[in-house]
Amino acid sequence: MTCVSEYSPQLHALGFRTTSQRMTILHVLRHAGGHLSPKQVYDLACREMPSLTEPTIYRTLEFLAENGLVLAAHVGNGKIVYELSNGNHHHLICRNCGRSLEIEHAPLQKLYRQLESSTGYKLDSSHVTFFGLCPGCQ
Amino acid sequence: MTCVSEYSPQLHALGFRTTSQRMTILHVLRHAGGHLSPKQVYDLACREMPSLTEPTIYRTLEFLAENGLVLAAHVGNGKIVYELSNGNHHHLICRNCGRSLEIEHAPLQKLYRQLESSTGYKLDSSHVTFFGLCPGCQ
DNA sequence: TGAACTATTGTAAAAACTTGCAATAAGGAT
DNA sequence: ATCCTTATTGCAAGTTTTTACAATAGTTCA
Repeated sequence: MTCVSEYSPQLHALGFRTTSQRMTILHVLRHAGGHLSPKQVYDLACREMPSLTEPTIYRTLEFLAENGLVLAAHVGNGKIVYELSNGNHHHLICRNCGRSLEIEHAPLQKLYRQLESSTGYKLDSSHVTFFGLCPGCQ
Repeated sequence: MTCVSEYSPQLHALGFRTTSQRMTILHVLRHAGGHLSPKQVYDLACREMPSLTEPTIYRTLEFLAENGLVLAAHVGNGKIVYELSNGNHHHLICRNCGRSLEIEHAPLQKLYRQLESSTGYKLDSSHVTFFGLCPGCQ
């Protein structure tokens, strides 16, 4: 399945346009697998499409995150990283060594229902980051 | 209780020095009550101490957060805000209007224990941010 | 297919944040 | 009180991120 054939219909269904910039950025994220910082996305995407500019990278990543095509995760000091949103998972990050672990959404489900009923908010099950110390750093 | 008499011993106990820059920044955060962005801290702190510089603000906020005197919270798009760390609470933020709600730590306690035993990590109970839609924006 | 509409991108400049290094000043010892 | 050590700050320059607006290029419709 190519990036275009997969993502173009999703964008179209939401009323947005398919552009080569968006396809390139999605392709880079898919190819990379894990998290990438905006800078990393920029560097990799420029290889495939040298005309890409920084504002486009930032705007597109934010746009894709808002529309659920990618996941924006907070990792450490106010830094934000992006990855393809394949399934719901969360992160647990060691604040000493920075090593991160993925957490399934399932164990959070009960808490989510509880918070939703007590606050009236409808929670995004998209992403939460927990910080702590990994076994090696304790 | 003044800022100096409260925070100076805390810093000293951790082996750090009491400086007027740190006291000014803590004073600003205490006086403000809620979250402040680094820029807001800078603007307010400069009124009390015009010689303060931006690098000092950023470094000091990060330093204070690392040492538990202030809390660094992620609010929205990769932005980080700081507040005095009075008690453990978490945030629930509406991704549409940005309105935030504080959540007690208690309801998360069970989840924390569960995650700690399944991952081996020792979790900071300091801060987690949930995103969702508030009742008004749904 | 071509024209029209407007979402999206590029440009240029500003604002926010970071880094390395030299100067300063807090805290301990004399 | 003064000196010494070194943590902390300021400075200057760099990098990252944002903004406003004009130019471009998807998409729809005739």
